[in-house]
This record gives sequence, C-alpha cells and structure tokens, in this order.
Amino acid sequence: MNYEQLLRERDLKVTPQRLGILTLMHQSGHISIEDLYVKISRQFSSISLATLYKNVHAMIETALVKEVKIPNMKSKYEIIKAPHAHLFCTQCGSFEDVTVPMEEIEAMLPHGIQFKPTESSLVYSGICEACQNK
Amino acid sequence: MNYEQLLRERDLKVTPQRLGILTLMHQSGHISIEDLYVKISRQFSSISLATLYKNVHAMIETALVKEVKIPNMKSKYEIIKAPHAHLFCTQCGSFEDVTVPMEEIEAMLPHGIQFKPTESSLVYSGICEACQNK
DNA sequence: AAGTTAAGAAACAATTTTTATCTTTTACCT
DNA sequence: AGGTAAAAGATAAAAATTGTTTCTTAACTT
Repeated sequence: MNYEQLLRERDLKVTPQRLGILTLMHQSGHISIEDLYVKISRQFSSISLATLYKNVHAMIETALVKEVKIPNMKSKYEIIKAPHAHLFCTQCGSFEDVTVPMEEIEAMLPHGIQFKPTESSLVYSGICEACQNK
Repeated sequence: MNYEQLLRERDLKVTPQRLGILTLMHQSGHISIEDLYVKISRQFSSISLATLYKNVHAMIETALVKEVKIPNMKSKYEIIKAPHAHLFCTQCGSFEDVTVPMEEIEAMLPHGIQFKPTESSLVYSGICEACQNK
C-alpha cells in the first residue's frame, strides 16, 4: 500500500512518524493507542504520546483512519477499508475483521423509518472458535 | 418499573442515589455520564462524580445497565432492555433506539465461521428524518 | 541545490476523565 | 433498636486526552 500517496491526497505531510503509524496499523489490522505507542516508540524513541494522538486524529479527520469502539474494551484504530464488521471474543479478547454485507444490514431498518444511514458500526461479541475448543 | 427489585435481585443496596440514577436513565432512554451528573446533582447536591462512576459500574457489572459506545461520541448508558440497535444523527447529534431483529443480524455471519455471538452492538450513523427536512 | 515557509515533532503543561483510598453515613438483617 | 457491611462523601491520584510553545523538517519556489 502506498501510504505516501494516501497522506498527500489529504494534504498531510509525509513524515517518517506517520509512515510508521500507518505501517503498524496495517500490520496489526487494528491497534489500540497504547499498543501503537509502545511499538512506534521502538522506532522513534522520542515520539510523544501527544504527537501520536494528534496524528491519529488528523488521519481520522481526513478519513484515512477509523476509530473502532468496542463494548468493554479500549478503542482500536484501523486504516479505512471496505465496510466490514468485527468479532470480539469476550473470553480471550481476540478481535478481528469479518466480512458482512453492511448494505443488507442497513436495509434491515424498519420500513417507515426515514433515517438515512451513511455508515454503520457492528461488533459481534461472543466466543471465538479457538475458545470454543477449550 | 420497579427499580428496587432490580437492585435487590443483584444484591445491590437500594439507595436514593441509585434510584435517582435509574430514574434518570429511564427517562432519557440513554444518557452520558456528564448529563447524568448534572441532573443527579440537582437531586443530590453533594453527590460526587466518583460515586456516580462507582454506581454505574456496579450496575454494569450486574447486568442492569449497559454502556453504549458510539462512533465519534461520548458513551451513553441505558438500562438493559430487549436487544435493539441505535440511530445516531451525525448532523444534529440525536440518538435513539431502533428495533432491529438482532438474531437475524447475528445469523448474517458468514457460514463456516465458527464464532458464537452472544450479543451484538449495532449503531447506524446517518441523517435523521428531521435533518433531512431542513 | 539553496532559501523560504508553513506544517509537524518534541517538550512540556494543562485538562478531562476515571479510579483509588479513606472516613463517615446508611441500608438492611437479625 | 443494634450490629455490620456496603455505599456515600471527600479527596487525591492515576489515566487519558488536548493545548501551547519552540525547534525542526518536508515540500515548495526559485
């Protein structure tokens, strides 16, 4: 993936820190601020948490990154990709993407309701396969 | 609704503060901590934010109250009721319940995926009816 | 390539949000 | 009514997030 271009398209300067943040987000799929800070600090030992927050928010405001809020968990951040849902295992804490037809989900709103959804957030909480086999 | 009983069933002492919290939650449907604090303070001028947090968490742990996480918004808290989804208007910030068959939503997970959902969180973000007519 | 400038990084500091600790009060069970 | 454990109140401390100022650097211009 070409992060430089993604940043430039949004008039965000391409800095090593930002490239590092995006690379880590992509590698892990979705990552919490704390984890991101631990990992990015290994590359940029002097980076501050404030810089991290500011960058992540700049990327959220320009629709490059998305915050995923999870029941009973800290938020995770991911690079925006095709609409999808998430699976959260309440037993082991694992968290992963799952492909679900979000348009269909949006079509399930009761008829007669005039709400026009532009985007939906769906998190399934439950027991993952690995934990079922324990 | 009989809040006293709901509290007793969970071995939570029935205190005026708790009854007040539950009444406010019920009245508003779902409420943020800040709003709750402003309102509960009118009844119990000496209540501390710490007490409020402690109570709300005690109620969450005993499955009496649920935290609803909303993209780009502070969490709201509601008394647990039948499974449902939420509508969040990105224009005016209005937030309301909507009845959606959550079992069907859970049945939409791809076949072959072994995840067993116990509960799902679904928030539709978009434009509410009122804002469409502006 | 060097100079300019405006955005970003770093270094704090200050808020805001949430949790912990300790003392006093109160609900609830004989 | 009295005893006890839990909850409220009062801080204070810890976490999380945001703001400010100065220094540095990316990227544009010549």
